[in-house]
Amino acid sequence: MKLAQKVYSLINKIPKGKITTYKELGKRLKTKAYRAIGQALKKNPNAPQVPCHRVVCSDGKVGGYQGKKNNSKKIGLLKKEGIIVEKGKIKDFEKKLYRF
DNA sequence: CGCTTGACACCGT
DNA sequence: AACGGTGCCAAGC
Repeated sequence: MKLAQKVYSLINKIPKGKITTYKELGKRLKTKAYRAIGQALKKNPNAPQVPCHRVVCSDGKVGGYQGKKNNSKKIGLLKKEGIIVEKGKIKDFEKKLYRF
């Protein structure tokens, strides 16, 4: 089981309307490979299966998943789930954060 | 086996 | 507060 696989599983456990950070994921996995987690999501062999958009930076930013682009359509989807994203930053980030 | 990359985190300026 | 540089770890070549 690669670290990435574990990451996918964790993300899969995130309830709807909640988000998490790379750091929290790492802690839960007993690893500090925050970057490796990003690698896994970036490759994301199972895109629709894993809600990678629910994983954000520790400072409440969406990261580079697509927040820098204008086509933030998925961000709109997040809004629908109750997660507000303004210019790549999560609104009420601490409240929506899921700490496993 | 070692070097490079990356959707991060942390600290300093 | 914002920007930049540095450190960490796993995966791929």
